[in-house]
Amino acid sequence: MAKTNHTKYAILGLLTTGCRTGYQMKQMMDTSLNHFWKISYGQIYPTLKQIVEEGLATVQDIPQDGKPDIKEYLLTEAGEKELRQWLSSPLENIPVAKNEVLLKLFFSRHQPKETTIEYLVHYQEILQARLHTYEGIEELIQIHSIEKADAQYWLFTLDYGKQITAAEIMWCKDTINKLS
Amino acid sequence: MAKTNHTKYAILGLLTTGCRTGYQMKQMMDTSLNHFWKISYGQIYPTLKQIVEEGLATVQDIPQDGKPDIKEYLLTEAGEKELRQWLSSPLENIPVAKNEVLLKLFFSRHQPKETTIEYLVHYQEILQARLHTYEGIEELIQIHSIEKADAQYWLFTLDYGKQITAAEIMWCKDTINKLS
DNA sequence: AAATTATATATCATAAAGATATATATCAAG
DNA sequence: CTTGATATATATCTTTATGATATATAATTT
Repeated sequence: MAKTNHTKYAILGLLTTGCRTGYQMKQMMDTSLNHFWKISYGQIYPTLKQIVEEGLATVQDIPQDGKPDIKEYLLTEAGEKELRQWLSSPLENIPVAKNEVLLKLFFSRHQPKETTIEYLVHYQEILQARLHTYEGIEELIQIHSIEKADAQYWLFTLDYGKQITAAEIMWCKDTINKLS
Repeated sequence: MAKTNHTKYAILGLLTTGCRTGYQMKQMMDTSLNHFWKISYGQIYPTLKQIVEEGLATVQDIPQDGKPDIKEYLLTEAGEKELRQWLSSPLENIPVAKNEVLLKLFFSRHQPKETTIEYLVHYQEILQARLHTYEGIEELIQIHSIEKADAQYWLFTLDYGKQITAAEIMWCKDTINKLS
């Protein structure tokens, strides 16, 4: 995985949403962006350091009683500019989304049909649960950020999640039928 | 990315489809599985070595005139068993599919609506092209492997690609409309 | 009172992506 | 007919990402 480095831009973006610590960014990612992105601490902390070095954000150490200092990050002018530049940069590659279910299905002639049907049913359940989660996030956004200019765009991404997941569920049903 | 190692199973699977060299596997992946998986030489060759060490495949060196030897791999009984075991193992995680378009959209209040619309239009074009590619692959499968037991499953995965891509295109249209 | 969860930063090992190196044969274009 | 591009084939390198774990304490739950 050479070259990409979307992490940097993800973090610059998160800095515009009120997140000020690495921990908050991870939380935000896992609650509100988890339908299309993820990030690990192993990326967050080194990238934050790098971002400060590049002058795209500033840090302030806030000592805590006993606990490790909170490092509060704030986006600079340069950081905002960098974010905007990335936003308007053209989409290059669009890599395929790897899908373990399809990888297994591709080789499924090597197992009984029943087993294949079973795991498609299981997959469908997972997707259904995911759909519910998305509805939960939707409420969260609508409650917490009615005033935010972000809300419209956040809801667009959720819409994507909902529509695509619904399509996946339909495909599951189709395929189970064809196998039965 | 600790833990997963789907690469090993992808390769075991490819060995059941007539692929005998690393090069052929890469080709197969890039033509017939590229709508849901990808693999690099940096994964293929070390994994092939490992698979042989584990007794899941055998190698035979076929000397070429001047060119590097062809290493022909064949699945063993143990390899087939390992593949079947993986096929029937439960789906655990199902990681999110990371989507750069959505990441940008999430932060798009920081740019003019026109720019956002532009890249959604561009994305839609990419998806449309992808849909055509899938139809091409479909033909390829139908021509080359009418007799193969694999064909049915391969077409299921393509169906997935087609249905999900169609849903994505619809979402693009929707979202462009909402922004206009 | 004990156990778990939340807050907070940081690093490590493993896996994957993408690029590049090496070498030659074949095919197409000028 | 020769130059350039593409196809065949293996292999390795660096960068990036993932998931796990380490550390330390407060707050909350059992």
